[in-house]
Amino acid sequence: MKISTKGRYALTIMLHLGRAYDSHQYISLSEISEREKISLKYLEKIMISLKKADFFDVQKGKDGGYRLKKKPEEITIGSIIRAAEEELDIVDCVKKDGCPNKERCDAYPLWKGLSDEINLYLESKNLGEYL
Amino acid sequence: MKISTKGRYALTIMLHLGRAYDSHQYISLSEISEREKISLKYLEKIMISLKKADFFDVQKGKDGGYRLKKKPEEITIGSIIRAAEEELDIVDCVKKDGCPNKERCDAYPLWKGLSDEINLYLESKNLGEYL
DNA sequence: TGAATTCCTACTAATTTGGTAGTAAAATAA
DNA sequence: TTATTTTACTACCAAATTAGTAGGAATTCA
Repeated sequence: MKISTKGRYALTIMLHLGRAYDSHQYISLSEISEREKISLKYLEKIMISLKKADFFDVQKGKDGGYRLKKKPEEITIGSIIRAAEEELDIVDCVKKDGCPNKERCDAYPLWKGLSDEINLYLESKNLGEYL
Repeated sequence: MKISTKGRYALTIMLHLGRAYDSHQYISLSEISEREKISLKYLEKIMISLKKADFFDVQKGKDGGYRLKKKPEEITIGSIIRAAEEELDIVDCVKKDGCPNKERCDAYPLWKGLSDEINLYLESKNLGEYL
């Protein structure tokens, strides 16, 4: 049971963009790559997932990069991890239609409870708290 | 971020043994295997991990199997998952000596908080609650 | 002695994770 | 227009982890 590097790096990226939010400047992935010693190519890949969540204004070319559309305080950690990990369910059973046997399964309430706990926690935190 | 089948099946095993607790009878893995349609060999493997936690009395041979040493109410879900998954830390950073940079890392409090939340939850639940 | 069971060791297939590589497309500035 | 910087897209690949499988040895009980 692990958050993958994908999820962790996604948060790292978001923290960088969060810190730059007030300046309205674009931050390029190469800048983050250098500062965090994470390969540019891998960051690009993670960005593909993050972009689906529509967090960014994007600017190509010189001095381009990414910029948050919303204030860091308005972006929940849950939305970031969910976008990066694609899936934020601790067991398949709790997914919609994840288990045909929910009603009779003794274990289901446990996994559902844990899943809810995690989601609630991550939803209760926002990016602004960690800058 | 997933609980593996190993962790889930471990709980399944423990639920069976928990239900049999009052009868003091031994339950064999082949019985659980049949009832749950999980391969006997895989259950045996999971059992290797679980046994490290010293949950069971063991009886080989006819009518043998496993039996809980303690009341289901005295066995936390956390102790089960921890034994099965070997590791119950959501990110490596929160492990002892998991990160040399803890103090300066903006993300650390988040992962630590989440990890604590999960552990607290699983430690607060016991096997008896799910029988 | 025979059947049922755990115990032990080793192997393997499938999936996920953690990347890398190359190139196209867009934006900007000279 | 051209060079540079950036994102966007597509494809591939290696390592690690997960999810098993296989075969037999040891133990226990009837």
